[in-house]
Amino acid sequence: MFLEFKAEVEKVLKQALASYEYKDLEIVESEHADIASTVAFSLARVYKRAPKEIAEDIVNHLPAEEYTLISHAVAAGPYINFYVSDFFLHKTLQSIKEGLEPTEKNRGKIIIEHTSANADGPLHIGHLRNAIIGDVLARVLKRAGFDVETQYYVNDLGRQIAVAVWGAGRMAFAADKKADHAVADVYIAANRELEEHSEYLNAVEELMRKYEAGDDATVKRYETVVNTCLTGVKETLKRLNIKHDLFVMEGEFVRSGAVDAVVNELMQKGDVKLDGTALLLQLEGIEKELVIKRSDGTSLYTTRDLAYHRWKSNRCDRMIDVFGKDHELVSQQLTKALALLSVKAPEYVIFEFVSLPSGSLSTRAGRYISADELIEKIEERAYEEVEKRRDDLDEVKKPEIARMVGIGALRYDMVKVSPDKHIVFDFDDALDIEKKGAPFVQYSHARACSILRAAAAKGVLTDDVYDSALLREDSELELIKMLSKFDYLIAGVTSDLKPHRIAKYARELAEYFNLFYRYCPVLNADEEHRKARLVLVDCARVVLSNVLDVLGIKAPEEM
RNA sequence: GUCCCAGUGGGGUAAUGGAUAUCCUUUGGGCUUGCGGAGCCCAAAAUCCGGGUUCGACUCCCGGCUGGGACGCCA
Repeated sequence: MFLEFKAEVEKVLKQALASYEYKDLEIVESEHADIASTVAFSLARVYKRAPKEIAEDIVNHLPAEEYTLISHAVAAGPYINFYVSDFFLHKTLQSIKEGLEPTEKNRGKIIIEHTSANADGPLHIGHLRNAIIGDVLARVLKRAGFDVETQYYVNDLGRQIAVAVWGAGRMAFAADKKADHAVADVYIAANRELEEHSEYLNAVEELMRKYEAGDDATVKRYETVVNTCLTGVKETLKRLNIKHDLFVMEGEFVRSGAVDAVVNELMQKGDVKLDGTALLLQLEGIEKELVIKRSDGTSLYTTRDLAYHRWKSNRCDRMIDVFGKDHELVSQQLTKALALLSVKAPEYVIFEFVSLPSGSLSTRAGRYISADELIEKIEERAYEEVEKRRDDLDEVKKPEIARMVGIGALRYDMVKVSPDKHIVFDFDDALDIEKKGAPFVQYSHARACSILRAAAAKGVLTDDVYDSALLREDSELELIKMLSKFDYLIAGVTSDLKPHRIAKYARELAEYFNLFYRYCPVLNADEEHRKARLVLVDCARVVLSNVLDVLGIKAPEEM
C-alpha cells in the first residue's frame, strides 16, 4: 500500500511544481514524516530564493482536494513533509486481509542461477551464502509477479571433476557416508596422490579428452561421480528449504556442438587471434585476452558459459547470476563476449567471500566447514533452547520447532549482511541463537498466533466489523505503516537485488509488533478496541509470515 | 605491479547526497497482581587518515593507509 501512497505524493507534487522547472521530485524517506521531498533545495539554487520560501510556496500549490491516501503536507523549513491519511491506514489493513498477492502479474520470466558448486564434494559455508542469497532473491522476484526458474549449473567438465573421476577408479566411495562427503574423500585422496606422483596427470587429462569427445564408458564413469555427489548436495539443500527447478550439465553444451558454434561465431565477429593452436579473443576494455579454445582443441569454462547463457537467454526475459567475488572478471568477459554474439547480458549479484579465521576455504585441501556439519550443530543448539523453554511439548513438536528455529537462524545469519561485505565465519557466533535474528521474528509470529488462538477460544471472531479509526496509539500507527511497506520493500529489492534489506525489514517489523504488544492490550481491551486490535494482530501475523516466507524461513505457530 | 571490493561505538552491522548515524553484541541499571519474558525501557560507546565538490558528505571525486579478492590454455 505504501507504493500507492508514494505514487499519490508524486502525482500531487508534480502539479504543485507546474510553474517550476525541476529534474527530479527528490522524494526521500524521512524520520520526520511518512515521506518527504527535498526538491526545494535544488530549486533554491536555480531560482535564487530561500529554500524555505520555495517549500512553502510548493505546499500552498498542492491540490489538497485530491488527497486520498495523504492526510496533509507541511513545509518544515526547506523540507516538504507528507503524512498518511486514516483512509490509507484503513486500506492497508483491508489489503492485507484480502491477501498479499502481487499487484502486477506476468511480468515475464527470470532465470536465476545460484549455488552451482562443483560436484567434487559437499556444500560448504561459502556455497551456503550463494545458495541463500539466490534463494531469497528467487522468492522476492516471485512475489513481485515474475515467473522465476532457478537453475544449478553443474560443472562436470573441469579438471576437479576429472580428478574425482580418476580417484573413483582407484578407490570406492565409502558406503556408510553421505554421498557428497564420500566423493570429497576420494577427491581429496586423489589430489594428494597426484601431488606425489605427477606421472598420473596424463591419465587425468586423458579422461578429460575422452569425456569431451563423448566416449561412452567415460561418460558413464563421470555420470556416476557427478550424480552421486549431487544426490548428497540436493539433500543438504532440501534441509535448507532450497530447491532448484533445473540442473543443467555443462557437458551438454560441448556435446551438442553449441560451444563450437560459439567459438566459430566469435572468430567471425570478434578480434580473435591464434596463439600456436589456441584461440585468443581480445575484448574491449579488458587488457587480458580471453582464451576461447585450448591448444589441444578442448573447451574452457568461459566458452562453455557463453553457450549456456546463449541457451538461457532464449528461454527468459531476464537472467540473474549469483556469483562469488572471484568470478567478477569472468562476469565482465562474459558480458562483453555475449554482446559480440548479440545475446543480452545477465544481471550479476556478486557477493564477497566467506572465510574461516584460519584462512580461505578450500575443498581440495579439505579446509572447509561443510553445510551439513553446521546444520547438524545449529539444530542441536536450537533443540537445547526449545527444551529449556518448552518442557511441556512432546518429542514430535520439540525437534520440529528446533528445525524451524535452527535453519531459520542459519538462513537469517547468511542473508542479513550486505553481499559486498566479506565475512569471517565464526562457528560460535553462528550458533548463538539468542541474538535478535530469525528466532526474534519467529517469536513475534508465534505470539500473534497465540493471541488469535486465545481469541478464538473465547469466541471472539477476527473478521467482525471493526473500526480502524480506533487504532490511534503510536505503536498501532507505526505498526500499520510498517505493514504497509511490505510491497514497497519487495519492489525495491526487485530492482536493487539486495536481499539483506528483507532481513532488516523482518526484524523491524517484529520490533514494531512487540512494541504494540507491550503498549496495547488486545484481549483485555474494551470490545470495540478488541475487535480492531485483533484485526491488526491478524494483519501483523500475515505480513510476518509472508516476510519469513520470502526469507525461506518457517513461521511457527508456537515455539 | 594493475584492477575490483570493504574500512562506522570494545566486536559485528544498517543507512536512493538531506533533518538527532540503525540495530545486534558487550557492560551497567530498571520493568511482570497483564494476550507467551526467545519480550520491553534507560545508560555508555563509532563514520580509517588527508584534501576537494556541495546550501548539505558515512554516502560523490582525488591521494594515502589497512584487510580481502582478481589478474591461468583452472573453474
